Amino acid sequence: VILAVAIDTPLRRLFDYLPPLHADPRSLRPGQRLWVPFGRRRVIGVLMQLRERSELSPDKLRRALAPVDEEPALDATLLEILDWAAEYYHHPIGDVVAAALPTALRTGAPLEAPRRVWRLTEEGRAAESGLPARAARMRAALQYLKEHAEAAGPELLASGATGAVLKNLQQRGFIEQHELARESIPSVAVRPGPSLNPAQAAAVEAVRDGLGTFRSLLLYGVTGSGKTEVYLHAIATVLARGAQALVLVPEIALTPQLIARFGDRFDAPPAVLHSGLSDGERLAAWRRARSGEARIVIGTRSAVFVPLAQPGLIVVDEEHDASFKQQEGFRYSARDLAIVRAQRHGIPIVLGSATPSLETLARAQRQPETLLSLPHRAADAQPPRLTLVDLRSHAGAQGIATPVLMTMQRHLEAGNQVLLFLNRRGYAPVLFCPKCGWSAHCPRCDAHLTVHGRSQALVCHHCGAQQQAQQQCPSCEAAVKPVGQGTERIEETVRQLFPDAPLARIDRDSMRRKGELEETLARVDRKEVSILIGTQMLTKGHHFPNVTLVVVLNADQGLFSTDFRASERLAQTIVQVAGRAGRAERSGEVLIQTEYPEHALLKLLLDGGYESFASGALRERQQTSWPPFARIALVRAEAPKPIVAMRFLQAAVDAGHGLPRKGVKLLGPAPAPMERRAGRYRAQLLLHADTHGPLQKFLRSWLPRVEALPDAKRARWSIDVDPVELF
DNA sequence: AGCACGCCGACT
DNA sequence: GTCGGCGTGCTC
Repeated sequence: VILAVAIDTPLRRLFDYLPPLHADPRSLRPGQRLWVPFGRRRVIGVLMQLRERSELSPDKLRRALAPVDEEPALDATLLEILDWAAEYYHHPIGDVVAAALPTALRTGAPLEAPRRVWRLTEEGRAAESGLPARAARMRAALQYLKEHAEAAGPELLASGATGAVLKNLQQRGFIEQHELARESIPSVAVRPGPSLNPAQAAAVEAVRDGLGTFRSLLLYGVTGSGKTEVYLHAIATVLARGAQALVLVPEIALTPQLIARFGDRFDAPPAVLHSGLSDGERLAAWRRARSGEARIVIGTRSAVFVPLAQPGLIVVDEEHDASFKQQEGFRYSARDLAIVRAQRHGIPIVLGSATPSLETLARAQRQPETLLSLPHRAADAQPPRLTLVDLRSHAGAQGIATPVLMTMQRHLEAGNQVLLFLNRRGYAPVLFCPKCGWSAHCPRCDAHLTVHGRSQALVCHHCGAQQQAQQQCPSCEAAVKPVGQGTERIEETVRQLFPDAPLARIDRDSMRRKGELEETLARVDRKEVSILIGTQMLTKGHHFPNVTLVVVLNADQGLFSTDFRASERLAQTIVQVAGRAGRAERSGEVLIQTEYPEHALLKLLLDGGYESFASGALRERQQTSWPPFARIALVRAEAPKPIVAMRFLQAAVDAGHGLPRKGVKLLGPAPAPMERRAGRYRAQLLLHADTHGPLQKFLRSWLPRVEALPDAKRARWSIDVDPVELF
């Protein structure tokens, strides 16, 4: 029997091995971790298939060393999904499987949580003085236990202790061993929540009806309509049936508030998975999900791969959010894979959003029975009024039109809060010489440098390069000046115009420190702030009940972009930021500054809301044959020399001649919209087809040829199926 | 991706 | 005379 093993390497195939000498081959099962020799290394692979024979000549086969565990780490359904994902995204299977395993498990940590752990005793806690002067290892072991509370033997050994050290410490009475009780699956007590309105109740009912079978439901609820309450009620039913719920949320939305909300309702802590965890924390959460001990698993993108003992329901909150798409390496969409996963498990999935992606909306329109609408805000709150402010016909101060300033004044005098949204951090996007026209460019990118800190520093937002800002033009020595507005400059202007209004700025620069965001949001909630200025960061996860005025300072980035998704993103941002305003008794007002008040999509959004915008945008996509009315894939390439990436992609186009390509068009190659980035020259090739079948078929026969091109090794390249950013 | 082998410059 | 630069080749 031959073992086909997935190995963490960029090679697009499985590797065949002979079974380990000291294991019964019949006991081996797909999903199991295996130690295998690979080149001169020994690595952990995952057994994917047991085969009768190998296509490789027997003298090339090596023998697997040993299984790591007795049990498969990944269950059969998960393996199928990983297989499917590797095929669909045309990504090396080893890398895909690696995405489903916590780092610790890829380097040999035990699959199951340890049953016996070491802990400090009372004496151990105060042991420093009672140790020999040179007992560094003992000191380190005690320190480790102080920091981690408890640790299994192998963990302590890995951190530098030895068996003798542990024995010695035990004899001195400083540490002791504890048997952990077998994890029992707790039954979860559910505290009652607020009563549901009819739309919420109907949505919950629809989810409940579908439990136990696959159904993809769109929960389309305006901001403030109580989507989370629907999730909580549906999850309560899932838990009562003894199943688990997996909740996927965007990166920034995974806030302590959300976790607290689940904690308040359910008497069992959810397992939480996000990028900020240490390897140990991640492993612990993963194990709790796999064992079934965690009844609710909340996580960002990569949590879509976490094993579940008894899957019952998947929720994808804010399903339109771009952070569900991985933008490098294995470029999967967690939202799309979540749907595939629900299908394979035979369970329902709820996609929730106030501004659904056009893909999801189109699918729901084809199957109206899967659309669950929450059309009203809770407690009869009025939806905010949206008004355009024409920047061409109003004077203003530094990017804020006079009527906007007056409206701000009015809201502040009434004791309410005002939110200014600008999707551009820094002081000004350009440093410009008014005399000769020079402007500051990044030496390694085709981009302007952004002025930061009044005008102290120039920062490239694309490669991170920083330099001191010039005071004088390097070519004509005239005084240079910052042009345009970023959040820092808006802050400065607003401080001058409203000196008495306490103000907070929320963007990546001002919220560097851990916990700073939470502190600031709490200050806003306590009404210690009356003007809030911020970027994207403000539009996710948090609500501001005392904000009655939202100003979108610049709606125009995105109206005329080359990216066909730009207007969709703009509409989503506007609706999401507008949704922060006005709750319950206060109705909100939203002002949108633009130089293009006649723009068709803006008008649709203003007149008929997101729904009208979406039907207009969908019509446009249909006419121009873009997704969801077509399928696309993007091959990106970059290299230090400008010709290499283009030459590689041209060779790739040539390699496609003569292949079956029913309806598949290759558009390009073309230089990327920003050709040079971080000193590398980038180019791209767009593949377009009406449906995904022919596109997938073409990619399958074409990519092996592309891989074999000589230039494939000289350029760094990748394939992105269903790309969301077109550059 | 690792990790090795393999030929040409500045140094113990 | 060696250490080490990264080109290119391979991994069941």
